[in-house]
Amino acid sequence: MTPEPNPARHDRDSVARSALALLDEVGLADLSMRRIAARLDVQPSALYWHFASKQELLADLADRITASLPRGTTGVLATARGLRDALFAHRDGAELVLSTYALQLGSAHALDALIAALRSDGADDPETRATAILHFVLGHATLVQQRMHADSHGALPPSDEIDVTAGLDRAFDLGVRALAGEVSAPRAPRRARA
Amino acid sequence: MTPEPNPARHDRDSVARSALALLDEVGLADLSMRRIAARLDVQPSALYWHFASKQELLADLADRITASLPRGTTGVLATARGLRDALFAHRDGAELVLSTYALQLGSAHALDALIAALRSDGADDPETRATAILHFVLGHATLVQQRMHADSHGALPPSDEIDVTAGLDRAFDLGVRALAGEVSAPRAPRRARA
DNA sequence: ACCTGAACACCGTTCAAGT
DNA sequence: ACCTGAACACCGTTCAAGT
Repeated sequence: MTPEPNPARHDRDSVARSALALLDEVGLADLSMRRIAARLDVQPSALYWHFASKQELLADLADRITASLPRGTTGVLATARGLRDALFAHRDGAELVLSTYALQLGSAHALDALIAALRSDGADDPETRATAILHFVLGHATLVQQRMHADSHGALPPSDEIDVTAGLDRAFDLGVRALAGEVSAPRAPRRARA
Repeated sequence: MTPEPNPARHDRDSVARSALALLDEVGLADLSMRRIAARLDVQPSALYWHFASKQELLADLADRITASLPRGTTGVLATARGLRDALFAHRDGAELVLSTYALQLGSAHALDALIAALRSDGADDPETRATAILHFVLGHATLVQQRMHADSHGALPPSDEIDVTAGLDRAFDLGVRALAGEVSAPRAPRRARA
């Protein structure tokens, strides 16, 4: 019968899930602690029981975004595409992971997956190549995702190209294949001796 | 004799120069309109006479950072290194250019330089390769620069590698060369017919 | 042409206190 | 264990008004 004065008590996971949902709605620039708190019907200060800072919350979100990476011997190109699509799966996902990654709080996962894929593809110097591919995918995805968002809001001068996305997809595949060492290049000559 | 009540009147250029200097001192996160204004001994609202928004000011800074690119037939690797070093020349330069580039307000300059270099190197599909290299350099530089800053402030757990920078430099060179199509590999035979 | 002053609608974070 | 309430030190931006 009591009108439940405090029906919503939360934990770390529910806060993070709510924040991730809000990210998809409003984007990274408008993802404030106060907005997250409002969505949970809670005072802003309540969030600091679950996370020490906004940065720590964002790092948790970045981990959740990259955690959905398939862990298997799927090959480098598929692994890189999986990473890119995981970043695309949430609004501003690429930018969020990029700005969090350098702080080493997460995404070593993505690097490991790339190294494993390169090993199974038989590439030389897998660590160096994995690092290069990771940097490439994060840069590419961040730029493309920002452009997509700008396009959809008419904030950009109309391009004279009919489909920019197709060109960007080609750049992505070419990039990953080149960085992987071209071991699985399409219709390339058998192999030119160095 | 008058004690000069308003000695400092500014224009677009002086505001941008002051903002760029402040960026080097405090970093992108602390580069606020109010701080820039204080540095110019001016009210925050005065900045809006020269720039319509903070975003427009940041885009101007990004342009200044990439404007120092050497414009010549220097080859892809040298051009890419020049871009990277231009980004490194200012605190958070890579992040600033990365977040501004997608808005198309600048940095077409960098893309043009890369295309020209690729052409003079005789690479095939220079536009696609230039796009891939630009994405790679921006992603790489952003990550490395954030890591450098985190390292220097002890915000990162100490790495077990002796010199991480050396590995990152190798990843950069390998990345650019691979994306360029390996046409100018070091100590390669004179030229292998395609 | 360039700036002030005041206001508006926000931020992240801390901390004593409540339940 | 989890939250409130109040405060602190900030934000970007607008706009009438000054010189």
